[in-house]
Amino acid sequence: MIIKIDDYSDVPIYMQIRNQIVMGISSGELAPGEQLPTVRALALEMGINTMTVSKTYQILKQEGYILTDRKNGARVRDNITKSGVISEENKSELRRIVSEARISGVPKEDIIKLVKEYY
Amino acid sequence: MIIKIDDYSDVPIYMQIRNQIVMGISSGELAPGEQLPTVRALALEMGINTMTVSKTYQILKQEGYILTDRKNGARVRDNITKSGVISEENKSELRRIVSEARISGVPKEDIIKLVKEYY
Amino acid sequence: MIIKIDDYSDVPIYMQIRNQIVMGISSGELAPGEQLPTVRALALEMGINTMTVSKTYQILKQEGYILTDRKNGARVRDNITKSGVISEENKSELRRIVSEARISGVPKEDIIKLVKEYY
Amino acid sequence: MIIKIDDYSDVPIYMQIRNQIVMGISSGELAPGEQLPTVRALALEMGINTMTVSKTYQILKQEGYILTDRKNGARVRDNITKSGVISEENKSELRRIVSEARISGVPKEDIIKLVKEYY
DNA sequence: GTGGTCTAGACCACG
DNA sequence: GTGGTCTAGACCACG
Repeated sequence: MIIKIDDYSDVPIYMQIRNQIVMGISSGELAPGEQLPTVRALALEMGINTMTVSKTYQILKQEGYILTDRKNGARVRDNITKSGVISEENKSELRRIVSEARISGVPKEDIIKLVKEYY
Repeated sequence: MIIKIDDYSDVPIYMQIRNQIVMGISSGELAPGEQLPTVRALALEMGINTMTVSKTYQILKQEGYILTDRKNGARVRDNITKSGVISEENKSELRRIVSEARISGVPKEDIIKLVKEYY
Repeated sequence: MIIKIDDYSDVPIYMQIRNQIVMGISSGELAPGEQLPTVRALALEMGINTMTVSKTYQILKQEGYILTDRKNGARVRDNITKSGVISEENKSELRRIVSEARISGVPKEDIIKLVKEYY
Repeated sequence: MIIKIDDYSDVPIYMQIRNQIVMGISSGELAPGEQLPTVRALALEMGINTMTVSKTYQILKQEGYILTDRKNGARVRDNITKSGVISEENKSELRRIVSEARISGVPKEDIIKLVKEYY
C-alpha cells in the first residue's frame, strides 16, 4: 500500500498516515490480519521520524483498528468493533461538507454518488 | 442566527464560526444580501477576541461567501460562485468519513440519509 | 499539588504523572474545573521534557479527565463521564494484587480497610 | 492449570505467566509442593520462547513462590514466607485502581465485593 | 529486530 | 503564552 504525505496540508503527518491506513482498511487494500510495515521501515520509506509513525500506530491501536505486539509488529485487527454509528465529530464534518457542496451548486445526487463510490 | 463555540474543540474558534456561517448560508438561515454583525459586535457578543472574528470574515470574504465594505460591514453575497464541484480537500474528507463509517458497520443508506438531511 | 517521579520505577514517567493526577482528582486535591500547570511549567518544575508532559495531558484528555484549550491550558473536567464499572484491565490487576496479598498472609479485612481508605 | 497469553497485552508474556501462576497458588489450584511443568515443556505447550518461561521461573523463585532444582524442575514452595503486609508497589497500584473506580462512579461496596471474590 | 520511552531543541497556529 | 507537531538521536525491555 502506498502512503502519500502532503507537506503543505495542515493535517499533521501522523494523522495523514492514520487516515490513509483507515481508508486502506475500509477499501480492503489492507486485509484483516495483514501485517503493517514496522515503525522503522515506514519512517525510513517516507523520510520521516520514527516517533511520528509511532504516534500513528498508537492512535490506530487505541482506536481499535490495529494490534501491536513486540514480536511481530503491527497488524490490522480482524475483529474491529462495529459501533454502528457515525461519531458526532464526523457528522458535524459531513454536514459542513454537504453545506459547502450545496452552496457551490453541487446536486445532491453527485454527493450521494461519491458516498456510494467511497463506500 | 446563533453561533456556538466549543472552547475545547480541536477546530480553531475562527473556523468554528466560519463553518457555522457557511452552514447558515446553505440552510437559508442567512439570506443572500443579509447583513452580518460587525466584527466588534460579534466578538463582544461571543466574548472572544476581535482578531478571531476578523480572521473569520477575511476567510469568508476570500472564499467568496461574503462581501465587506468599510461603511456597512459584512453582507452575505447574493451571487456566490457556483463551481458545481466539490473541492479535492472535501472529497478527501468525505472519503475518510465514509471509510470510518463503513468500518464501524454503518450501512451505506444511513450515510446517504444524513446527506439528504443536511442538504 | 506535588507530583513525585520515581526514576527507578518501570512505570513510564508520563504514566506516573498521569496516575498521580488521576489520584489527585479522585481525592479532591484537584477540584473540578481547576487549572493544571501548563505543559512547560510542569516540565520545568519536574526537570523533564515538555513532550513527556504533553503526552500525559493528551492521555488525560483522551480519557476524559481533563480539557485543554489553546488559550487557558488544561483544566480538570467538571463532568467526568461515570461509566459505573471497573475496566477489565483494572479488575485483572486487582485480582493479582489480592492474590499476592492473600499468599503473603494479609487478612482480607486489611485489604478492605485500604480500599476504604483510598476511596 | 491452563495459562492464557494475550499477545497484544501491554503486560510482557513472562509477567502474564508469572501472574497466572501466582493467582493459581493463591486460589489453591496450584498446591504447595506441586510440580510445575519444565521450562521446555511449558514453552513448547504455549508456543513461546524457552527464555521467556525461564525468566518467569527465575522471578517466581526470587520472589519465593517456587523452588527449583536441577533434577526435578520447579515446585511450588510449601512454606511461602508470609510477610503479612502488602508491598508498597501494590499499595500504590491499589490506590490507583480505587481512585479510577471512584471517579467512574463505582460504589465502594462494588470494589470490596470484588476483593472478597478474589480473595 | 521490534515497539516504547525520553531528551533537547525547534517551529507553528491560535488567540 | 499556550498546546501541538516534528526531528535527530539515543537507550530500553522484550523475545
